Amino acid sequence: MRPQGKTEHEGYELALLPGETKNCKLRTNSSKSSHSPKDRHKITDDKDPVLQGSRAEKDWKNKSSKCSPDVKSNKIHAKVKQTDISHTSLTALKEEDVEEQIFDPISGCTQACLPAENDLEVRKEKSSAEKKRDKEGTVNITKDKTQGQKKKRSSHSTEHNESKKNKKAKREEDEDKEKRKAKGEAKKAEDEAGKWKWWEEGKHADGQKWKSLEHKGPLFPPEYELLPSNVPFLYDGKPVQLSVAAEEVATFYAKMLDHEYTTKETFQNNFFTDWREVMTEDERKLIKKLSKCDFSKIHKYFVEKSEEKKNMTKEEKQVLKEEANKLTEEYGYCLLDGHKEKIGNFRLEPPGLFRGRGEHPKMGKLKKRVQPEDVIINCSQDVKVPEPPAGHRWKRIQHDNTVTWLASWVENIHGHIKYIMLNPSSKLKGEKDWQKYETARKLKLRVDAIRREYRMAWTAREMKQRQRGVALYFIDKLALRAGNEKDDDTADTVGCCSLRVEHITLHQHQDGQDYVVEFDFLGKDSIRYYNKVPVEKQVFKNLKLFMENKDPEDDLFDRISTVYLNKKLNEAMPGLTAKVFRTFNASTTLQEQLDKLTVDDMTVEEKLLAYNRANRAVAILCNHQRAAPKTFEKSMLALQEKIKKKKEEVEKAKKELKQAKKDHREQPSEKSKKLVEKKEKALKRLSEQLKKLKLQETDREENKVIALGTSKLNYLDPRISVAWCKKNNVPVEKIYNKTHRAKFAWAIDMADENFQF
DNA sequence: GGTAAGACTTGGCGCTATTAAG
DNA sequence: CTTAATAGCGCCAAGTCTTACC
Repeated sequence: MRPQGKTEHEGYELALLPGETKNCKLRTNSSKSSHSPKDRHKITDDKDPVLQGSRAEKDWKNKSSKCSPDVKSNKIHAKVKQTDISHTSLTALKEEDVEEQIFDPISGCTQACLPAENDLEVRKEKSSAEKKRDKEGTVNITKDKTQGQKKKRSSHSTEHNESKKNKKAKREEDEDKEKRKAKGEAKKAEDEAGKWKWWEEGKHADGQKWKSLEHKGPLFPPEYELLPSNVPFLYDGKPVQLSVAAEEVATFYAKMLDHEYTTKETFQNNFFTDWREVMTEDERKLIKKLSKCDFSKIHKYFVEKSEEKKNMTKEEKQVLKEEANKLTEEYGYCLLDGHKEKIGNFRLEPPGLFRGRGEHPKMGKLKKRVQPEDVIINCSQDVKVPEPPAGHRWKRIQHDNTVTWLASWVENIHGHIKYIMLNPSSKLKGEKDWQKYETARKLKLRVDAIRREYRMAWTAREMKQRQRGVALYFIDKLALRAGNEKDDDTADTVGCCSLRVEHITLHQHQDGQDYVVEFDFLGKDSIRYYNKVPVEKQVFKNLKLFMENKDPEDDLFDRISTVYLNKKLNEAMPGLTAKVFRTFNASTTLQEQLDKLTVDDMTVEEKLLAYNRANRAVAILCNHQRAAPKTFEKSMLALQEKIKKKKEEVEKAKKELKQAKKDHREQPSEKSKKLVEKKEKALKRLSEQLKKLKLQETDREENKVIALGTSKLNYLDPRISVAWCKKNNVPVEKIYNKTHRAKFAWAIDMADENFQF
């Protein structure tokens, strides 16, 4: 969890001070009540300075048509040609540039990314074969003909390759090494054979996500195990035997005693209220105050239990592992259109206490155990329906192939639906991911025109248009999230459209820059966004206007919503929504930075640092922060110590070299010459080691509060990375681990070194 | 048009397995 | 070999966006 923590974390540079609540206060009723700023401003439309053509308005009309140079933002945007500004509206744009690339309704992507003509034929054949198979009857998990044949074929060719390689290897390598290598490669080939290149096939007809779907249903968490009788719960100092239900909930709290949030009032109140609800009448009568409850014995019991588990022998651990593997094998996969696919989260969420992030009003509430009677199963009609646990039945069984989930249930905290879905390595997820990047690439072709358009909107007559223009500018330039309206019973966080007046401060001049906007708000997951950005004069003026006559807790963009924004974006380019800008800007930044930072003669390590830096630029843009690792200071100190030592060694080597040179000059001989060479080599080696360590230090320091994972996994077109690897002879394993490689298998397979985002 | 429900993506954290260091 | 650091991975919360409904 992020301790309320996160904002108070000492290693967290952007942290708010405990008393500093200006921008993260809980939403008050007034700001969400019927006197919402939106209504208020609708009434005052007649006073709208924009509509009245105020003095300010005239000022702006006279502004020079040249935009101020885009002052150092953390990314470089393509320069927008101001001279091109015409009265193009978003709708006009749509008609104007008739798709540069043709959108393929079947694959959901543009022609440019589709397989070549003859591949299309293959795709058709395959899909008709599939149809045939589906007609033939039920797909059986254990006997899938097609897959069986596929496996056979590839393993045969693998054998062939292997024997060839072995012959060569035998000559060159000693036996032990050779054996190990062969084993490794055989395994690799085996993995390869199991992979299905779905990206070489066609897609289903519109809206259909699958034709057949078979699975075993979700895996339920283990039943509650009673506490041993010698582990008491104490109320007012006296042991009390709780009912099973009450005891279970008590253990949830007891397990968390170490966490700081159990000291929070909201958490305690929510817990206590929900706990009392599961108590028996008698228990409720007795247990009236949380402060009188003593869970320490229970807590101790669980600590000891986990200690015990840690101290198990290797064999015992092995047995446990195998049992877990068996469950994964049984429940972790499904059969989708005849292909075995990994499920993402086949385990139902166990009961416990809800811990939202940030200042969540519902923290501490009881998250109830999910019963089979709560679960809806989704599978195909012609297939064996998963068995509910003995003595139970499912809530419902449905056969809806327009959705991708296998099971769903309603979670009791917010009443939201939760799903069991496939792993990112699956076709269903992969295809969607691919499509996402294709949409972003399409935006690349349109972005100049779209930028021209939203700049035009800055001087529009209508307030709504101006707000749209500025909001879009933030989304594009700063990679802000769209910012949907949120329920009141969640933490108070915002995105672009939900920004409030209190979240920004305007500075006409600051630190030698003009028109600086200071952002300070809590975004998704209550991560603080703090940034000072110079903006264009027109944007600054508009912001001033938007803030006029508003209270701090009023919406900055009171005339627009994410729905409106996305509607407009969709008109400008099919498939375009606010979040596409994040993908587009992230991927564009990566490609630019990689080009800029990578030099041919770099070592692999240097190239990797360059890659990390490019990745980091993106993470900073997207504000992907993390708490500094707990051991950061310590490990940094250790590294610095190492560097110091290495420096000393380098100094010593330098001196020795000097001495050797001097000796050589004074008494030249073959031996002294050799010595000089030797010392030179030693110095070079040490210097390189020092450089490497310093690189490591920089990398780590720069990464202290930046999380690279999210952008790597969700925002960077993997084909950029794959192309970079191929071009620079960096093994793809260096940047993508096994999970990444499984998710991005499509990209690794299809991108060559020439891929351009 | 506005809202709620539904479906799917994005996100940081912390546990666990693996690797490196001692 | 043990211990410490790091990477990998699962978890599940919290977003975005679409669809359904009034």
